[in-house]
Amino acid sequence: MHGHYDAAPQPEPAALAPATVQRMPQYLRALGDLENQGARTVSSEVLADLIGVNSSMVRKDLSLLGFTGTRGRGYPVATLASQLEEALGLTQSRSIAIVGIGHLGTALANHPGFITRSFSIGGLFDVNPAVVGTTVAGSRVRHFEDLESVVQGALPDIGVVATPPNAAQYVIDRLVTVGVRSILCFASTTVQVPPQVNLRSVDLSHELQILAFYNRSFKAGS
Amino acid sequence: MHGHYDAAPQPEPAALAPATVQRMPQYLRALGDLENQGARTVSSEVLADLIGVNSSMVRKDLSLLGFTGTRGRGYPVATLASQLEEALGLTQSRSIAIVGIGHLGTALANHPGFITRSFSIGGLFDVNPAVVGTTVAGSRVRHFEDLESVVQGALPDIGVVATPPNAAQYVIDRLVTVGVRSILCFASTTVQVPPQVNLRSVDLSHELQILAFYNRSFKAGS
DNA sequence: TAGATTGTTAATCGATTAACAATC
DNA sequence: TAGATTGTTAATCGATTAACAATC
Repeated sequence: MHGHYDAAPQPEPAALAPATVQRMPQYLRALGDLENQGARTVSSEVLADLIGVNSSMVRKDLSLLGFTGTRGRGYPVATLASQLEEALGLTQSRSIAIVGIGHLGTALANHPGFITRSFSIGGLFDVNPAVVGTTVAGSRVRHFEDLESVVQGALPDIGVVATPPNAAQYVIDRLVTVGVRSILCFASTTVQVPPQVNLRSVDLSHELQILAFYNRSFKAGS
Repeated sequence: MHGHYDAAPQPEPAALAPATVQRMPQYLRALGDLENQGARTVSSEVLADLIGVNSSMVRKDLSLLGFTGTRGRGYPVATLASQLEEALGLTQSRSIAIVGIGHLGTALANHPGFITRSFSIGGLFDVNPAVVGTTVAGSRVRHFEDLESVVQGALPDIGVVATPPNAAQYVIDRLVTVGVRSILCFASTTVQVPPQVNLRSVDLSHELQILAFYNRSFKAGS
């Protein structure tokens, strides 16, 4: 079982805590805002206030990522932003296939954050004959049943699902079958993926419901 | 300080943990799916699998909410769904003002989850002359500078911000000034609100960035 | 009854915060 | 130097899970 040429056990860099990963895009966005305002350095306290956390957490996160500041002075804004982009993997370019070019799919295809140095459109798909063949955000919408031939040789890195709920699981299964390993699903339904696939599910109405919850007392008149 | 007629110290029902509140819309959505499939009862284990958590957590959440099942049998799907709606405050009706009727604002105004028994459009606003005056999702788009007169006497319960980043803080300040107490912001920028205001911020590109992070190794070729 | 599944407690795990010596 | 702020440790807090008696 154990041959001579087995790779040496990798000293795996300890995986980042999920909570830290979730904050990385927030740090990056805040640093962009600071750069626009002309800030050269920022303290953990200011950065913490911007994203609504404790300054200890900022220092801990950045330290865990291997980023350093200067005592008495803070962190260098531009450097830190580059390091975060690198750590997030945004220096690599990813292609995105969007399935379901209704209002939401169209909004996503035109969304500034969806078309950046890091992300580009690698395919738009729908099944509605009125939509297939039209051009959205500079790309022609293809029929989803042509998925295989369209993505052949240029597998999208990320599949975005913006279909009605009842189509979502089918679409996801097809995407997984052609080899997509990361999926972002906006459909309001429960979906399943095999363990090797990364799924993130966003339900826009959930945020509304959570706000409604924290609001109950006002309306209740208490 | 302590008069005879002071209200008796309220035996405040222990506040729900934020983590539990976040899961409530997920339970509700899964129960809807189960109802559509004709299920009458569901075990904590099945419900847990649907939303990707441990069955202990489901039982604990539901127990904390005061909802009960039947040993050996599970929880009643329809009853549980109604109880969750009640607990979330979805039996009250909320009006929503959407500011920024671009692609995203239009998508939100037409989003099924944004127009339900619980939520209705209480105003659409933009500043673009090409958009102001048009009808979107059945409502006429008004100029944001007319906010005060438009919402007079019918204060929206929730303000949704779908403007470009550089307008977001201004829009939020205006919404807060007219009295809006809950805000859902989709603009990709850091924003601040006074403590009495409930703010939730959603950046669609953050989810993409997090997927990119967990994907690094694939592209890196490792 | 036997099997399934709840409701709850105690144990564990992970995330956050306070505190402060180090040092720019 | 004096003041500011990092980097890190230990303490705390909150969330999750395992386990199991209760009971349908």
